[in-house]
Amino acid sequence: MTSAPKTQLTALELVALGLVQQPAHAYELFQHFSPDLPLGMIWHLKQSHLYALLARLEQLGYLAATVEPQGARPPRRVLRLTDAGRATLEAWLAAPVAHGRDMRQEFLAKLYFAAQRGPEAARALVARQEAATREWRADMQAQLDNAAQPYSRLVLRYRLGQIDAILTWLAECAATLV
Amino acid sequence: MTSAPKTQLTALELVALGLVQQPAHAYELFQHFSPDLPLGMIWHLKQSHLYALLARLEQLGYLAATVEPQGARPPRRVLRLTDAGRATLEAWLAAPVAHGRDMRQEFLAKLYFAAQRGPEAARALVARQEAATREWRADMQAQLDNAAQPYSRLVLRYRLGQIDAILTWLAECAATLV
DNA sequence: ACGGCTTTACTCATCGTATGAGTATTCAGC
DNA sequence: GCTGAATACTCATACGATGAGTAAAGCCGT
Repeated sequence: MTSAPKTQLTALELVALGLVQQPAHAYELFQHFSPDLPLGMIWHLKQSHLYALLARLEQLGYLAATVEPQGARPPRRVLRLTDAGRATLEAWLAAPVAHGRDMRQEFLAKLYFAAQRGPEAARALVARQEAATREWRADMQAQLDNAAQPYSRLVLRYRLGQIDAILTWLAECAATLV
Repeated sequence: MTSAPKTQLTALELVALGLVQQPAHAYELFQHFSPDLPLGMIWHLKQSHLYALLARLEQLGYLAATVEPQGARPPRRVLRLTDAGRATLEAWLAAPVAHGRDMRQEFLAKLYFAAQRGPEAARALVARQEAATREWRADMQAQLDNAAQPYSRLVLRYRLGQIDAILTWLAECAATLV
């Protein structure tokens, strides 16, 4: 009995889809994660990790490969988005992240791709994220108002502080992306 | 050829060691991760996850088990810290976390155990973390001063904002733990 | 008092991701 | 002409996490 195919991709898998918007081979994609490049600031991964991840995306039908022989050098497997891949990518890019903990990698990556498409796309993403984050804030504040134990209050205050810092930063972003 | 035993425990494994300061069986430890209890606010795990993790710690020599039969009910495997386990735990509890991303779970857990030992222990941990965090801040500021690309600056500004929120919160903590 | 549900307590096979290590060729520099 | 880096990909394995299962005991209603 074959197991059900997984439905939800990890953030890193979605980032990979984002990179394949321009068809490319795995080795080329890997360069994007060099520490001095934007995505390399955010994510560190090993070569074999990326290859495995791309193979998975291919097998799931989000990517398709065509082998391009090139004279002597080892042939390249050029990857490109399938329709399913593109649809999944667009849905991901349009949505804000769901948790504060997803800001530091996932949101920054979304913003990277959005910014590539121009300032309007980036501003739209920032605005949507701002709305979502304000909801977290209200939720968190409510929880804090109901929390009695000192330790719980400490934890909730920590989270509230992080959320407020996110809101400040998002406002700054919106202002920067004129 | 037996592979080298792993040296660095994960944060969750260290949290488990913290819980076993009072000898206890796995099922009992699992209750601590109920969503309404302090550690449950911070970490969510499945029962089988905890059992697997404890077995690992036992096999690595950080925990030792003694089976306690109890009349009819299934016998309990009561776990307690070995000397190695206690030493590792103490070292962990004494040290601040190394990255901002480790605050939300690992540091909050350390603080939980430190607070159990009394306000002085908690204050000491907070003070050490404050010192470490101020170093991150200086580092980050320096990177920001050297960063030219707008996207890099955005990323660094995000991190700086989070770090500042941490510092504010730590100061608040210090004030609360009178 | 008895049928069913929850709690206690632990086991185990399996999955899926991540990692290290390896392969083989080409190119650039000295 | 040699060495070392870069190009390009493969593969077995390790390890953490998960679902599902076991099995007896306690509790609750009727």
